[in-house]
Amino acid sequence: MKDQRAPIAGMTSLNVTAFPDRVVEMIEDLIASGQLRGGDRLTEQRLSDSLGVSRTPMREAIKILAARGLVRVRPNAGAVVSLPDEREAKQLVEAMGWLWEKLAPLVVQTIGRDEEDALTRLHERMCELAETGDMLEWAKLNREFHERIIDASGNEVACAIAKNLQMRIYLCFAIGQRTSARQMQANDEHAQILEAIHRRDGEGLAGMLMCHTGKAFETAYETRIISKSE
Amino acid sequence: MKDQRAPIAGMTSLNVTAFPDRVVEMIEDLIASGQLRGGDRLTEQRLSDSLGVSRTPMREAIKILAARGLVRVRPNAGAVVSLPDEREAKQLVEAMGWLWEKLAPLVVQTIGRDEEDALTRLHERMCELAETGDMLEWAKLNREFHERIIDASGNEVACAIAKNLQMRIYLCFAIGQRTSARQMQANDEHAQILEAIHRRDGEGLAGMLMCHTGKAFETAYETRIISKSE
DNA sequence: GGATCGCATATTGCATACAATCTGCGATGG
DNA sequence: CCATCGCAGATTGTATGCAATATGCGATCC
Repeated sequence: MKDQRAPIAGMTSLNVTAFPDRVVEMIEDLIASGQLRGGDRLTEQRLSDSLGVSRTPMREAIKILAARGLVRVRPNAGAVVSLPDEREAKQLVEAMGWLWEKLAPLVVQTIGRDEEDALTRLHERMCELAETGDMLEWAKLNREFHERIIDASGNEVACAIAKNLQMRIYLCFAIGQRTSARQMQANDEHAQILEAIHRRDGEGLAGMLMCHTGKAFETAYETRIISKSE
Repeated sequence: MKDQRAPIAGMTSLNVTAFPDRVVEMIEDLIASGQLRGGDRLTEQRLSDSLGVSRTPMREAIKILAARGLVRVRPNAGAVVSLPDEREAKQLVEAMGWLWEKLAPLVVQTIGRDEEDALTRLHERMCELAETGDMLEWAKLNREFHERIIDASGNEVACAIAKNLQMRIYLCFAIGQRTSARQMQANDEHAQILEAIHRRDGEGLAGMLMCHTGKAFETAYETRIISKSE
């Protein structure tokens, strides 16, 4: 038994994920939780120092993030977290709406009892967190909540697109979510979303989700987080 | 006048595009024209040698292509051009259909006379090429034809998604397009597409475009190009 | 004879080195 | 005083080197 290679077929990618992928995930988490905001500079040296790796895998991670529209690379001038302007924000929301219109009916049609329970548990946990004020953990679960709903649709290609749009939409208002008031309002909206799923009301679900996004934007605008700068 | 920096604002990115981006474009062209097929291996050394650059920018290009779903990177085992299986192909077509349904009405609504003329000229040129048998040039213009229609919708975010889906759909049947017979059939379908645009018939356009994709698949299946292998 | 093992080769993943480019700030000249 | 120039530091873009891992093929064992 001295063969060090994993003999089980499915384990091949238990390679503990390469550095670039881990960096991508980390930065996405930072974006989703609002710790990294649109416009923030991503310096290769700084990132690689803080993660203890060299610039090479870091650059690859940045290219991946750029391909996903989450960072913007200016030739010879470094990368910054994308800051969608008003035009792009509208396009993101419009496209997301088109997708929800198609995905929501699939979600209510194919979601299983287990998934629904998992969502409910997530929701309950988020309600607690809104009370205790753990903004970061709430944001993390918020992302998971929405991604789980997306995943329930079953079309993985469309899921990947939807999750990407969702991330880019976060960039437009993530910081606006970081108040207890907004989190509690969002929790209420989540309750309605869960209800629509429970009623197997696809159209209603799509509507609720878009309304949810709209409310997040309103909050962001009210708190004067969003500017039109580019 | 010895200042070597370009003094004109708009020229800053006339940086003649960095290597990774150029490699990405090149490989996308090869895929769209069927010169690179799903499953083909992309060896870093081979690519960098043939382009006269080092492996570093090549690796970044491959990461970008992987992020776009056009290549698949296996840990420590290199990259291959994606070969969507039947399930993924169906999801790609389904998602593309959803998008066309929304984009087509925008296209017929906002397309200008110039764009329409450009499409007609492209179509005429493609008809000539189908006769002379220049498969590669035809494939290149074919991609441009479809991307121009997509672009006419005006929602750049959705356009980027649609173009990506289109590319990945090419992977499913590109090789099937490389016969004179299929090209002439495709040209006929393009004529109907142009007609729908001319009539400002959004629904009809969406239908024609999806039918067009379906026909391409049928041809690919008939010529036994597509297998269910992964 | 067929399957497995083991090594030589090829390839990937990451680190480092160097060149090219940008940025900020002080010096210079009108 | 303001604009421009020029240099020093910082940052990006590419090349190269080395360790880790996969791959292919012949030898070995049952």
